Amino acid sequence: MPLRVYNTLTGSKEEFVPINPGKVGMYVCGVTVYDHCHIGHARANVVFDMIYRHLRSKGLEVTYVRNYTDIDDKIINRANRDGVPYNEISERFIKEFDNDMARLMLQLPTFQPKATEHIPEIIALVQTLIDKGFAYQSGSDVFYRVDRFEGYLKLSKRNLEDMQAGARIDVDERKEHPMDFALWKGAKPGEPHWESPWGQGRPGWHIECSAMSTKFLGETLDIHGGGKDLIFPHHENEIAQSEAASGKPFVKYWLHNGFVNINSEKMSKSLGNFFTIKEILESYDAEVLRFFLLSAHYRSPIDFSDQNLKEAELGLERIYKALAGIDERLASGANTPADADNAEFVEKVAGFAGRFGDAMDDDFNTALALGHLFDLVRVINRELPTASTGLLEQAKAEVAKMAAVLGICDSVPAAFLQRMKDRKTSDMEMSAEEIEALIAERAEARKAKNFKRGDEIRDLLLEKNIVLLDSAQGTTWKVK
RNA sequence: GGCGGCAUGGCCAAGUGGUAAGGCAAAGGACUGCAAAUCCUUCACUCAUCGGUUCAAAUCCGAUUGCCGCCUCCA
Repeated sequence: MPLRVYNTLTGSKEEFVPINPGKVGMYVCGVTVYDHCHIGHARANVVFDMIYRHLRSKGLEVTYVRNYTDIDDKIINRANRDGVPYNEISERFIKEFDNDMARLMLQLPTFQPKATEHIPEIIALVQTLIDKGFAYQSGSDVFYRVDRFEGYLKLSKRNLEDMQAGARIDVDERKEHPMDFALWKGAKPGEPHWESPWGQGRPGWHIECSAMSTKFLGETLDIHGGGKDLIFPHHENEIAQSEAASGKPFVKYWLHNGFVNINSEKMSKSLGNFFTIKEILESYDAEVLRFFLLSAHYRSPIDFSDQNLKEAELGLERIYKALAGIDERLASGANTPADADNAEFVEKVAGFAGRFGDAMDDDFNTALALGHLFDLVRVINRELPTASTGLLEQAKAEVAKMAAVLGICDSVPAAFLQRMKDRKTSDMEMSAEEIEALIAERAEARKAKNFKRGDEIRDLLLEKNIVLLDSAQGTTWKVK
């Protein structure tokens, strides 16, 4: 099945055909490094990591570029507030970003360029736009002449008149048109700056992506991605800059991920209702967060809540329990002949990769793909006691291969389950020693057939949210 | 005001013309001394509402209602 993707530019799902067969150039807008990353950044980056993985799993050679915007008004403001050089802020938050992404198990992009390391390319691009009449100098600033570019607003599907009608844009005397945007900003005294034909200054917000994407991927990219909120003005302006300069289409497929909502409201810095990745990871395992973010289609809004995270945790545990079950069964050495294997199980295992791949090929439908995975998990659990080890090994391998496309289930199952237990144990009212003592007492009571005392202990622990698990090997416990 | 998106069972969530995936929760059963886990069964004659197109619509078209987003920095 061919891959189909929803293209924001055309507003429809299209078959994905790379410009150069077998190769994909993908550019994703990274972050402006002036603060900790929030869960919205987590979603965008996990989504495009999943897309990156899926493209590669299809045998495509992907060049993935994700930039750092490391010079910007917000960085300068923060530096002024903290009384430190601007690059101390940017370098610090680049490290923080890298760390957050590593915890979320993201694969590294092929290139992670920084705006400040591409000033010559940016200046050259601005000069080209001036030379071609798409930009003009005004004082020490350079602006893009939006009404000169025919395709302006084709991505966000608006028109200039409507934009101005409802605009809350301050009239800027230096601009020819209120919608013109800055390509280069003259430096005020004390601000970081670079030499340019227009005096000392720094790049505007959008120009670095045009310059860096062209440098690493050429004038036309296969995929350009980012959050929906970047459609306007950021991506619109990138199109204006790049296409005016090159005279060629900038991007073949525009992909945008939906927002993370808090209580059905958009989470954003300006609203102040945001959670940083680090905050979330204090309460939830990184893999659970990743699983949660992939449990909805990437273009839909996803509602972040304690309940939804808990459900994601239960879901991921369910998958891991099945995998742990296979491990235990294989370790036990027991086997049955393969010809006795349940036909449905055989089919579920054999057809899994195909179903999973089809779901992913349909505009990266991770929710459907996970549905297929749960389908398989149920049959694994059912057939676990009697299936042949060969089939179980095959099931395990298939799950591992597909889960890797989502970037989940990378842990040893037993280790993951232990990790979840430890996390829950850490905020328990009772110590493990106390629990063990009670379990020992209960074992004595049960040996003496004193089930009344045994049940008392079970209930006592249950009140503390501790559930006892009896098995032939003895009694273990878990946090409810 | 302009533009765009969404409305599926108690909750989360797939499904874009062929007769409603999956997860969580819940109920019953198997298993267990009792539990837990797991398995089996049940759980939307119906997809915001009203019209229309079609042999056939959650899926297409129109209208209505509600929610959300963008138009200003934002993943």
